[in-house]
Amino acid sequence: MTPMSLRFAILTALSEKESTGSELARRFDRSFAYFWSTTHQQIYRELDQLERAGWVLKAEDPAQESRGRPRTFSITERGTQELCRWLASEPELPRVRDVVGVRLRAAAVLGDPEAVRPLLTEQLERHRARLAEYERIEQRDFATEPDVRTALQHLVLRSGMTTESGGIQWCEEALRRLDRLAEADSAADRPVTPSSG
Amino acid sequence: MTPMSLRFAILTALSEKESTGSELARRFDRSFAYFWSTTHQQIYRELDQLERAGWVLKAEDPAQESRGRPRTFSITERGTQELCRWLASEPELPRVRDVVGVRLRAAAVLGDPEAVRPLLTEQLERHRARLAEYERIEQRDFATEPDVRTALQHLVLRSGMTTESGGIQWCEEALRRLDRLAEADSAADRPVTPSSG
DNA sequence: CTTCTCATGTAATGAGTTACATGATTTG
DNA sequence: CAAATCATGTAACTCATTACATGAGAAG
Repeated sequence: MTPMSLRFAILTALSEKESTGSELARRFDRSFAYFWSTTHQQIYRELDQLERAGWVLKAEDPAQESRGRPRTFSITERGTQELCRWLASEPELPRVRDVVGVRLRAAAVLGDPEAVRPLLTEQLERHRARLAEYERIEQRDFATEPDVRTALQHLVLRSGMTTESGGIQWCEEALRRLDRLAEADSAADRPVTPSSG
Repeated sequence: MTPMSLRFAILTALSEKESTGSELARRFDRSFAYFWSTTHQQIYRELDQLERAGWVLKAEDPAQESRGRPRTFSITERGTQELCRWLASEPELPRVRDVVGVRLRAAAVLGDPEAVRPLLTEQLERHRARLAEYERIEQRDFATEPDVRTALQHLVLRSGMTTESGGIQWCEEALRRLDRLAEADSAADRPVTPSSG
């Protein structure tokens, strides 16, 4: 249950700076990417809905009338009000969606632990890469925090960093566990141990 | 991009034990809940599709013909093959979806850090409650691990525990940060500090 | 028989993805 | 102008949620 979040992410982005659709898409790819992903199609659709609702306004530039031309949008007073209202509203509880969990459980029922080893290795690499990227961003953008805005944006990044650290930690634990299972398994193949035989 | 995962979660559940739709719904609420959430509507729809595809089989019980009667499903040989194939396939990269991140960013642009304090407090409580629940389950179900299957299921639980621990850690950091921001803010209201005035 | 509950199912809608199409601008 | 690229948009489809409806069995 995470409905509407894209809408408010767009309003937030437009609060920071008025933009065209493709600028928004690029901004989402960059600075929003570590907590929300989307596509340009979704952005255009949402912008149309937001404009119809009067939450955003299309710039009245006569040069921006035909199809291929960029259209600049800005947030309206009404849009800002709605953003505030949403921010003060009860948070929706996000649905749990852990594909790695599903795969592990499948491997469990199929009795094939080694089936998930490539997955875990790849996952570990991905987490490490992302953490490294976030650390780079942190050093570059948050060495000092002159204002409240920067401090809160830093917290969002820190959230991503915590997530990735946890992912790394768990992948390492899981891989160690797989190793021990493999060892126990090969030991079972030759049941005479060095100490007892 | 997490399509199809529900399908394979259902196949996994049916591999463990044949079930009716509502039994599946209950099992998802219980043991699958910490890595995948869904509804009975989705389950019934998916079961129909899976049966049409020949991946699951409806029990041929003549007592199970009309609407309100439970229908028992089991996985077919074909279904098991497809589950294996999926398990060996490239993992899809899950999309990032962090609603708390969106709210924080919104609070940042609105310059209102205190707007997220209730959210963070609630979130912290939720993480703590879930972690406690997981620890309870761990003690109850994974005190010893006689087989591979149990060990892998334990790993899934450990993943959830790592996630919740990270969430707790981050919420605490974020709340401390809010406290310091509030303090700096009130200090700005009376710019004469004890040492200089 | 009425009421309650359970299991199953329908309908409507919203959210999200993929593939593709078209107008405008730039570059050679 | 031809080709490439960019910005915008359409269409079709899948995934997911919400609200509601209906048949069956149990309890009174």
